[in-house]
This record gives sequence, structure tokens and C-alpha cells, in this order.
Amino acid sequence: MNIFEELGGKNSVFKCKKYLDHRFLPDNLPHRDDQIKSVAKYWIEALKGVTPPDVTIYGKTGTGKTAVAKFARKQLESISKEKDVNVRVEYIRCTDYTTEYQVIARLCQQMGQDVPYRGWTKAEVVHAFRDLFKKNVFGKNLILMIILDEIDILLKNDGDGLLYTLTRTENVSIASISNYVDFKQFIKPRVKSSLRDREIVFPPYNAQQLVDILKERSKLSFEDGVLNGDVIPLCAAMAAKEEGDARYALDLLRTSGELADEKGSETVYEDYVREAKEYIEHNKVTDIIMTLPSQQQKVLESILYLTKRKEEITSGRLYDVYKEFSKGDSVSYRRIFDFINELEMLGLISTKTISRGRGKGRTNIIDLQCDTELLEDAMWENN
DNA sequence: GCTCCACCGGAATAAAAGGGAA
DNA sequence: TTCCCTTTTATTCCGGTGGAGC
Repeated sequence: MNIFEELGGKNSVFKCKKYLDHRFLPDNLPHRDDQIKSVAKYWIEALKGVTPPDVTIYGKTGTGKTAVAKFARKQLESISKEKDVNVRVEYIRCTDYTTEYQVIARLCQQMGQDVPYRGWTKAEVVHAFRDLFKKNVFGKNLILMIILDEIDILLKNDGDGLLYTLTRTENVSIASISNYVDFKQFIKPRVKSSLRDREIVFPPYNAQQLVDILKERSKLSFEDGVLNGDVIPLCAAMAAKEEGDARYALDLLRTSGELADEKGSETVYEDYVREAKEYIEHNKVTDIIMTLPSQQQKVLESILYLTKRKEEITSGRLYDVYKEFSKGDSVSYRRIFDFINELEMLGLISTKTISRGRGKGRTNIIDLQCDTELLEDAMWENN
């Protein structure tokens, strides 16, 4: 028997898994009506042929920012077609395009203008981009809306040059999505003033709201009656603790179902959810570590070593241990400083700067933010 | 040979709070 | 007790280098 047929023929609690993927865009976004309306309120200008104001969307991971933006995009595109208005909405995730050059090149490509990855100067790419408007490639009075997802990454990497360029291009409106409320610290006043900025804040979902979301998705994705009574509330409660992260809630539910399949169970039990939680956390850490550059891994190793010895980790001590570990192949403290910041961004560690007063100076106290054993396992697996 | 850009490190500057003088 | 000083490191600023696409 064909192996795929054999596996495919197995009983499953799932009807269709894709609805549990956080990237799936449902027709209905529960508990986000207000946010959708806020976005629409600004974007509606586009239908009158006016460039809408730039908007900024804030909120923690899994609060539906991307989903709402994409939802609004879909709606705007369909109505503008109906009303025969010249509007285009482009979506760009700044984790994939991390510099001004890359984003603009990508925009050109999405709009049909071929641009090389390298070789052109920044100015050439910007010209090519602006030419698309000047030459009316897409007809007259095109209004271009650009959704810049996870813009904090780009701003941190590359500064605010992109925003400067885009805000200076006529008929372009920017919707930036950020996880951090204070991402504006990266924007210089010259850009701030030209950003006619409106802010929309996405609060975290509470447990009840998560239940609603999960119920809706589970109807689409699970067979009838396979979920034991408290499975959904449990997933919701766990995710609510994780700052109301809907993505996490969906992951939990999907993984629980997968565990049920694996065990050959026809029902998803609450215990599977708890197991799924462990599994997800383990995977999260291994994934992060696998993609970490080797020097950063050494830094993490040093932190792990010091944590296990229950030593207080100051930046100076960490650098000493790191140098010891890397045996000559070490980089300067200046680099380690960046690595520590990155590890903190990834949520693996936390730092606190303190001063010890005269004669003892300042230092950073570093704390491991994940389970020691989990981390150790992950590091070991990676070797 | 040109450009972008990731990676790197030196040097300048900022910061916090205990110590010590008044 | 108040207030400035001192110290040490955090943090920022900025420029250099080399690989890679064109």
C-alpha cells in the first residue's frame, strides 16, 4: 500500500486543519469590530479619491493586527473594484524585507516593475518607484496603500529612511503595524511631522473572547463532537495568560488535535492540551536556537552555565565566561552588547541595568527567561 | 567596478547612586 | 542633611571591511 494513502486513510479528529493556522483569514473576526471600523474610517477617504491619512496599529502578538489589516484590505479592494476607484493595497512584512532598499524594491516588484536585489543605488530604486506614479502605469490618480507589518524590525535595523521616502511620495498612504508601543522612538522629528498619524490600539483578547474565536474556528476544522468539554476553555485560559495571544491559542488547539491523532484517540482530551503546551514551548525554544548565529549561541551557553551555577549574571562576568567558552574565537564586548539585546528581543532573557554607586559603576543584570532544562535540551539537540 | 548590507569594533557620551565635603 | 563628585560600565555614534548580486 502506498504510504501516503495509508496515512491519509487514518482516522483523524480534523476535518480541515488549515482553519487553525493563524495565517488563515476568516470571513468574520470576532471582537475586532471596533478596530476594523477604526481602520475603515480612515481608509474610506480612498474611495473619494483622497489619499487616506497614515495609520499606526499597535498591539501585542496575536491580538489580530495583521488579520484586521488584511481583512480591511480585502474589503477595500472589493469595493473599490465595484465603485471603479483606482486603489491598490500592498502588504509587506518587514521581517522579510529588512531595509529601505529591499522594501521599495519589493514594492516595485509587486507592482510589476522589475528591480534587481543589488547593483542599483537606493536613489535609482526610489526613482523607479516614483516613476510608476509619474508615468501613470496604473492609470491616473492611483492611490497606493502600503501595509508595513512588524515595522519596528525595519526601523531598528535601518532607521526611518523608508518612512521619509514614502511619506514624501504623493498618493501613498502607510499603515504601519507594530508590536511595541514605543516604536516611534526610532522615528526622527522630520518624519514624525509628515506622518499624519492616527493610532489604533489592539487590546489583548481575554479568555472569553478567545473561547469565541476558538469555537468559530473549531467548527470549521474539527469533526463534530471530538472536542471534550473543557478543551476550548482550557486553551483559551492558557493563551489568556500569555497576554491574550490568539495565535498561541490556535496553536494549542491544533497541536492538541494532532496529539489525539497520534495517539489514535477519537476524542481530544484536556490532558492533550497540557501536553501540547509543553510541546509548543519546547519547539519554540529549539526553533529560536537553531536559527541563532554561532556567536550568539555561545553567549546563550555562557548564560546557561552561569545560571546553573546560580551566579548573578552581570555583563562583565558574562563576557569573561563567553571569552573562556569561545577560546580565542571571540568578538568584542561591543558585539556582545548587541547580542544581549537581540536575545532579549527574542524573549529568552531579560536585563536590568543597575548602578552600584561610587567606585563600582553600572552593570547589566541578566536573567534567563526560559526553563533551564528546556534550553539545555534544545542546545543539546542542536549540536 | 559598483552598490547594498551584514558584521564588526573604537571612541565618545550618558547614567546611576554611594561617598564625602560642607 | 544636601549636593556635587567619582567611578565604572551601558549605550550611542560612526566609520571600516568584505561578501555577494549586478
